[in-house]
Amino acid sequence: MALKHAILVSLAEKAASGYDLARRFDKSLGFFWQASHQQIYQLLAKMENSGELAAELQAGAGKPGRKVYRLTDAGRRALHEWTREPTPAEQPRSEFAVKIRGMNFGDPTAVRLDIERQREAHRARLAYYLAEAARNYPDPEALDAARLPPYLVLRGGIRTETGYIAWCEEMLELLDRDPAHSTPTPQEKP
Amino acid sequence: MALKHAILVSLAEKAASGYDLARRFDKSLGFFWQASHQQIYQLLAKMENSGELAAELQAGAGKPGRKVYRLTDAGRRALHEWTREPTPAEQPRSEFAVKIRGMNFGDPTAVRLDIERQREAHRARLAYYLAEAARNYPDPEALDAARLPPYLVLRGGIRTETGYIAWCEEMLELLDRDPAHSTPTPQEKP
DNA sequence: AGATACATGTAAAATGTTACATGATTTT
DNA sequence: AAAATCATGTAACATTTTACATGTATCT
Repeated sequence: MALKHAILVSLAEKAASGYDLARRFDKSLGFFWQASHQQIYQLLAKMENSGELAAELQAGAGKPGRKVYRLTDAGRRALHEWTREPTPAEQPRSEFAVKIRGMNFGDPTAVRLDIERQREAHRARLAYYLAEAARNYPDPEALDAARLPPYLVLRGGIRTETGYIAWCEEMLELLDRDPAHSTPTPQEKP
Repeated sequence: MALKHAILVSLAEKAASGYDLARRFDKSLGFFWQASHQQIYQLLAKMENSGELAAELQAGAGKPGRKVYRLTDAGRRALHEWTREPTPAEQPRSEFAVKIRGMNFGDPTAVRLDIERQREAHRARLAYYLAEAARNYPDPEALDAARLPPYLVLRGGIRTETGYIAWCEEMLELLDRDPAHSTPTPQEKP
């Protein structure tokens, strides 16, 4: 149940409502873990029940009521214990790689286009990460201890995207070199 | 249901029993998609039922019976159609990154050790990939069309692991530079 | 004789996704 | 007045993981 730990980390940074958390999972937190609001609301209720979280109802004048969650001592303890455990190796799960592997059993031209599409998507994400880095961490050498961890994670994202783009480019080049894959428009008349 | 497509690709390469497939998901296929034998047997039964696969019982003399599956025309069609669809962006899911992000709310020294452990695990995997590449693709320039796709996927694995290791090394270096994170053994006596 | 590899499955529990549901507030 | 955003949830379904279950063959 790794989502639980992502929520613990996020609430340790700052107390939040389910809605707030769902927003965070769309942005920074979502760079390395995703969750829908349905998942979040259910797990928050469960974690409140088990005593790791405490909720405070904010019935703002007229406004729809917010339930703001924060860590309890038990929650902080659970988070601390989790950081002491070795992280299990995450298994790769790349539908894209499966498709590359199977390209010759389908439509190689379409897969080639998919590689280009994928490259563009990752270029866009890389651009976003780089902008975040420039905006939030203009001087990485001078980061204090509290702001170092999120910077390290962002660096991981930048490396991942850079590597992915380079992989796509290598694949396109090798496919172009191969005569069987580099003829998207067959010659009808010589 | 991407596991279905991984099975279609694997059976397109060569007919196999559920047990064989489970072995393949431990090796080459497993580099980018994982599945347990329980998942595989259930899905194979479902896919046979839907007409994408056909099974042949091999009751080898005395030996335990094997059920060898192969693609039907419908299965080949499904595989072909899938390669024509754009691959949806895969959402990142890194428990390790969540832990890095939360390291200051727990035991930073333990997380530092976890980074080193992670680096070693990825070094081992990289070494394995490089050995596979040297063994199976000694001359990448001279690959025929049929053997190019698996090579491209292996290249992706090599890139991923190389990037991961470099990320771990960067993190260790930055943590060492930060006085708040580089004191694993506190001085009791000055 | 015991361990490991071969071979196939069922069942329950946990997780995750998709669809449905509701209502207030703010912006256009 | 309609659309978008804020805000919280339930229900059904699909997928994944974990545990249980069984039996043969081969190797040491």
